[in-house]
Amino acid sequence: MNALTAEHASLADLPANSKISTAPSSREGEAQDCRKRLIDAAIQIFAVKGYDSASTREICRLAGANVAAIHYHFGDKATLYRQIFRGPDGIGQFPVEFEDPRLPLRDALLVFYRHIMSFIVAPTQAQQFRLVFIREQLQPTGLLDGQADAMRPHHERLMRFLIARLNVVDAPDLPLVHLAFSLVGLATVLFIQRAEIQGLAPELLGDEAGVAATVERLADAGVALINAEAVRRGKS
Amino acid sequence: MNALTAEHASLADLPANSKISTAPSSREGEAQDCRKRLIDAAIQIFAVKGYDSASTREICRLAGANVAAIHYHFGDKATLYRQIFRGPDGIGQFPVEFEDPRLPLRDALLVFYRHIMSFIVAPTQAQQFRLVFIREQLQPTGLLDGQADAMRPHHERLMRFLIARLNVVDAPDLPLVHLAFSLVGLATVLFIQRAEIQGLAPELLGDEAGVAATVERLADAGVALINAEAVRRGKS
DNA sequence: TTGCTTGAATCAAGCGATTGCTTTAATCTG
DNA sequence: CAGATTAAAGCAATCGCTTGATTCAAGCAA
Repeated sequence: MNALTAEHASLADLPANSKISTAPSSREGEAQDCRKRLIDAAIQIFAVKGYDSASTREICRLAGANVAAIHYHFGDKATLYRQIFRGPDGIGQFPVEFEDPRLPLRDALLVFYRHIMSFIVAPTQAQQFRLVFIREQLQPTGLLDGQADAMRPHHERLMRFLIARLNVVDAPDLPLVHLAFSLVGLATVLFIQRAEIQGLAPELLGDEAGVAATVERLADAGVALINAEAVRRGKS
Repeated sequence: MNALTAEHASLADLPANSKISTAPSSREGEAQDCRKRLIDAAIQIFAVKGYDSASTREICRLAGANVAAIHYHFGDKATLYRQIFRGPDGIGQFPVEFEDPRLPLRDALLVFYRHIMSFIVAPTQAQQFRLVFIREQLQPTGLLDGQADAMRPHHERLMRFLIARLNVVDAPDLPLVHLAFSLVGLATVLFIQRAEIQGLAPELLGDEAGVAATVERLADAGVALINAEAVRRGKS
């Protein structure tokens, strides 16, 4: 406990030291820095703890800023949280090849699942925002409301993909929407139940090779689902 | 600290034992009531707010009990939380027909998904525990540890089902485990992204008819996944 | 340069509210 | 009375947020 407080104190002192050593206009640069450090720290803390359990003090401590910094730069905790979702670290876009109609279906799904799995199994600093995003899906804070559509473009992109692959002419119907969610669900469950997977079949997400094999199986499963839907549509 | 909590835990067990041994009286009946009311209220609050954000005061208020009641009956908040998972409101068992080998594959999957969807779309009082359970999966509190295997029997049941349906002779391999998670994932995603679904395709989970149609599609998708795996196994 | 002002940025300190939990006293039953 | 249960008040800790003072770079005049 004492060691921690001491460490925190030294962390809090860091900006004072760096101020002296940094280049001119260091003040404004530092201000920008502080803002960015706060956002980075917030992503990290929110990802691990969730909105409610994350304390502003801890965020500031991690950012090496004073507890008043959040209020100064953002107003309050909720605004800082919303700011995270406005940042450039969005949910990311699928690589462009994904919608290339010349790409074989299975290869397109490989691109799709490789992209999703990349931020499910690798919570690096730059990607931890995705955990915050998934958290917000699971347990909406009610703070986003207006901008909660952050998922919509990806859903629509996936719908376009399915429409093209299944040669759908009419407006997308319910089974098609369901199919889109099913494709996502194949990957989502690997995140949700990652604790169980760790216990039951750690190889599934264990190392890079394991993830690669899992992605292959995901693509196979996706092909199966899409083909089944194609058959169903052909019949009816 | 530990000695204190242990003492409190044993103290909390005392009334339960003596209650069982003695004849019911109005006072003791009320005590039973209070315990049960606390558990019911806890399930409700934990389901909505999660462990951290749920306050003992709110639980007691909902249970119509004093703030000291939790300490008296359970020792502390964590023990109350663990108690929930020990209760009779488990994750429930699939109906027995599920493992009947004479049941056509698709019908078995209908049973499977109907069971899962029943507590995904209908958070009635008696079923809200399932939300707490899913929450614990998503964001383990670290309070269960020992009994965290609550999911294991269901996974193993599903594995037995797949082994029987796919005529697997060797020990279950990775693709088979992955298939099990995929089957679960088809349903899980409908809970995780229920907010998005509400906005994009409310009919999917809207009313009873919508859920029934969704279950049918889930069964179709499950058949497709299992058949694809059967083909893969036949080839290799 | 020198001294001064200005305003952005940060700081320690502390506010009221709420947290889980404890304690002491009161209450009811047998 | 004795024992089981509930109630009321309060504890230390932590929460998000605010406050007033302080620090520092930039601008300006002499």
